[in-house]
Amino acid sequence: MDGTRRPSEAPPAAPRPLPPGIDLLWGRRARGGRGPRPGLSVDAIVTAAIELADAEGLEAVSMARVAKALGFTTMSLYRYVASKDELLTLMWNASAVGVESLTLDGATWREKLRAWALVQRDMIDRHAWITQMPMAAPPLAPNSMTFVELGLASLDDTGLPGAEKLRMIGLLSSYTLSEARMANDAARAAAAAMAAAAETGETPAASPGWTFETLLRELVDERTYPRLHAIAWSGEIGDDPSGFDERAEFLLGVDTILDGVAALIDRYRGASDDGQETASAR
Amino acid sequence: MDGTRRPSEAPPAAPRPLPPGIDLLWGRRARGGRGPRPGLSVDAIVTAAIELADAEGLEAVSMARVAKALGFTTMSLYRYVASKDELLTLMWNASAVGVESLTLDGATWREKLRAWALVQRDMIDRHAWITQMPMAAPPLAPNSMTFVELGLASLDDTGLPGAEKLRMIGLLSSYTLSEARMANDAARAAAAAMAAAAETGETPAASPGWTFETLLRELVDERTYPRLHAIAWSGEIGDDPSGFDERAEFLLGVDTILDGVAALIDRYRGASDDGQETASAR
DNA sequence: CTGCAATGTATATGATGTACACAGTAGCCG
DNA sequence: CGGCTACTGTGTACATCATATACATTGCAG
Repeated sequence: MDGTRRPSEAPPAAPRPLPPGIDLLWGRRARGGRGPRPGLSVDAIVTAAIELADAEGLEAVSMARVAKALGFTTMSLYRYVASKDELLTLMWNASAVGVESLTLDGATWREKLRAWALVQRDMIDRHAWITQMPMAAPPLAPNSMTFVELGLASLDDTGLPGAEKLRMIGLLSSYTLSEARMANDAARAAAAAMAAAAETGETPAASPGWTFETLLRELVDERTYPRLHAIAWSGEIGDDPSGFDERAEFLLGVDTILDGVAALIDRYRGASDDGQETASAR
Repeated sequence: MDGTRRPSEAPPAAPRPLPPGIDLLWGRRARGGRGPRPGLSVDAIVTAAIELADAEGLEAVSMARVAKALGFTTMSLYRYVASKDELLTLMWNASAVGVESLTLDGATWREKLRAWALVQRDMIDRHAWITQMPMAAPPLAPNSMTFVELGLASLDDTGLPGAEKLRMIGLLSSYTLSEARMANDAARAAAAAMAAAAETGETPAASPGWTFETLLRELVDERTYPRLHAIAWSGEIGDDPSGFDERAEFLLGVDTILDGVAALIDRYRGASDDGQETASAR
């Protein structure tokens, strides 16, 4: 995970203590070696919590269940973690383990940035519970930073100012997270519907009956929602049976954003010669 | 569970009942006029819940507190609402009340779409708790649909296929929601820090000490995060004292997306003549 | 008038996050 | 070496939460 634990030597510059939660995240929580040797570790706790979340979803992660999985009592966790929120933050950071050894292949900034977005999407899909996180603060976690740094690197040759690069990274990241969230929500809703149908009996398969498309057709009447109605009945909507074209959808969105980034880069490159690219009135 | 109890006679056009939650949302929950007259209504409940959420945040919304605000017992709410999740969905829908009488001013699709994004952002900011909603399913609420319809309308003259229009709407919407969430999270975190500082004593003002920028400077070391480090110390980061330039940031992101949309439109317009616009490899 | 569906309530249950007090452990200082 | 003390794990307690269930009450439909 990160394991950084400064061994007692106090760094000269420690004027104010870091905000709660941040310190642990960055391995700056002190640990005087006085009492009994700890039988547990933050890493073990976080790992157990993540295993639980992977297997049963974020709502299955309670202090009690994590503790039980480790063979300790509920309260013992609080010797390592200040609150459940802190644990969640740590899980969030840990979910991105491995970023530091990532490289994006691609020759152009565009290919690299696209790859970056894909990597993020993959990471999220690997731990679907990420999309359900409360996220009470801006992601000031080391692995998030590493990932941002990686994204910034893909824009190295573009001549954009740092703040703009950061903005573009954030933009792409926002989209990725949102899209993953929706895909995941839909999947979960479908699963829940299936489970409910199975409980009341009836043929388990083919019984759900409601796809997104059929629901839309049922609800959206032509007069109030003419455009939606047209789309709903046009058959243009891929019915997304297994999430296969969901990924394609996502990539289309990414490409659109990349077009926007390209426009921004062009605008900065041809700063004075007033390029007539896609960008119009600003 | 849902209260709809068809009195044995099957209405001609109701082959399968709608999924739970959706029916109430679209006003399709039956109500046989048999028992005592209801002293409560779904609307009243939702209104009370929203008032609570506006005032104290979404975490203050519990069945007990909503009921107390209305002068009823906790369990009485369940006569009108199947679960808390359902109530949340209704709140989500109600937060967009008034969309049906909205018009977007602007001559071009670009101006209109930009206005659309701004309206959404305003709606979210007016009810900050929206960003904290669990959102267990795709937003199949009437007001959401109305809003989507409005967005689609702004792309009327662009010649995009319906599915592409929808994708663009979704893209912009994703970004708006994510951005609002981050801004709101940051604000809440700052408020929490302030409150914590006030509780432990010390001068309430000027004491938090940690802004995003100073934190970044403290945590991000030059070797591991060279690019971030450079940005953090460049002073390029607006320190966002009151959220004033947050709005400007948001608009910049929107404009970037709109550039991407423009590229897409151009690609569709010059379908055969292979335009050399910003769009590159697809 | 009578029956039954619908309403509001009281009570109960099992989770949940976390405060607090306690007992045992082991490094450090004398 | 002995004791102080910081630190560990535990047990108990509490407030809050969503919700199940049983019940008394109400008032339209027959």
